[in-house]
Amino acid sequence: MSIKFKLIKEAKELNSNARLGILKTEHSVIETPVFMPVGTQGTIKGILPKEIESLGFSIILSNAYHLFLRPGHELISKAGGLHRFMGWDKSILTDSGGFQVFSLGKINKINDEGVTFQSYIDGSRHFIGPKQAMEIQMDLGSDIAMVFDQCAPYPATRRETEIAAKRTFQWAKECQKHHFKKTQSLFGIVQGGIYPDLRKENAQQLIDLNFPGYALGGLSVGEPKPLMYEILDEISMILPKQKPKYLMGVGAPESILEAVSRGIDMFDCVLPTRNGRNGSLFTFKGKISITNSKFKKDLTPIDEKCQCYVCNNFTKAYLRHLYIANEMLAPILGTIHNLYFMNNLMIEIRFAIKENRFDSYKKKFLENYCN
RNA sequence: GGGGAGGUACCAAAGUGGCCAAAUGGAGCGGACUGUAGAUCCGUUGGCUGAACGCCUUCGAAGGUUCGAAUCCUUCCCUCCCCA
Repeated sequence: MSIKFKLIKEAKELNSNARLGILKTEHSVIETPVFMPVGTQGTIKGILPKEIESLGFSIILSNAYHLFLRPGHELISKAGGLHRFMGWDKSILTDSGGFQVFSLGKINKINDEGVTFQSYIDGSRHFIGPKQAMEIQMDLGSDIAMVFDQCAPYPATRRETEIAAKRTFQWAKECQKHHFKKTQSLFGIVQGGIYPDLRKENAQQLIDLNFPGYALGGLSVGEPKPLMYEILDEISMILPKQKPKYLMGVGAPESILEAVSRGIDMFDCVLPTRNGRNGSLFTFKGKISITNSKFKKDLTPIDEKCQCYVCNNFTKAYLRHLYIANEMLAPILGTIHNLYFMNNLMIEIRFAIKENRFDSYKKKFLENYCN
């Protein structure tokens, strides 16, 4: 089956366009708003698939670009698809590689057919265009595939941004043409940088192509946060109400709250996992750097209110010791805690929307988190 | 007792007349991280000052040579290795 999205509830509050939904795929039922942990190379670094599941996640993100370069999508196809290859039987969303092609390594040539680039691994030359991006993702067998898009950097001139948006639209059409896997749904990606009119035009064109879901790309790439929120204000509401809206690459708890408030349903970000590995741990009072010397003798958990395995069993002093000593358990535990925090945040968000108190929840959270 | 090597910043270790407040590691301290080239990266670590500039005190100790010494000389203290 392709995905099914059902809008359950729209907030009936002032200052909030938050919404609740149910997203069904071949592999799982997902309540939205949802946060998807990132497992670029077919693994969420440092944590077992069964652990991801027990933390409450039923969809993760992986990446066509990386898996194409290594180990190759043909192999994964032979292995029975990415789900089986990586031992994860819930949902997977794959990014097309558009973002990676433009943000990594060396680009040799871009034209309307696609991009010739050099592998960051060995410098070898490769070509990916909309057709290839579809082939790769169909081989991977993800539940949701993304169109191959061109992500303009920040800052970028209006002209550059416009070219990228136009090409993204052209490629979106090509992707549709080459996508024919019934069990996989293909989402469109809206580009247009920080230019509202370009965004709107691009969004409208993509809406006409009737994708089952829409992503906002090219945000959170370095622009000031208020600017990102402005764009969300402008674009989120013109996207079809009955379809999931996905803000790619976001992330930070405060950004998620602001985006949910603007009607976004799906998020993915490396932040909780990467920060977890690097000793930056989320708490409801903000991030802490667990390696700070002030935690050396702190025999309390990371977050008194947290019910995660890490907080139930270990002290800050112990965790700090593991990080300082470079023990491999350190990034593992940091990842578990941060992912638990994110999932818990999403649960609280959904509950607050359900009870028509999302806006006050958001304010209270931000008050604690940002001070 | 004989022969040899050596003492440099928190640790290890370069430097052997001026470009040295002193390379480089490690350790410490701080920061960053947003569709993952990341168990990574950046900054900082003698004192004073607000990262500059500057000034002050440093290369085992004390004296000396020199315009100038971590670097040369003298004496002393200490450590290590080999042979008896």
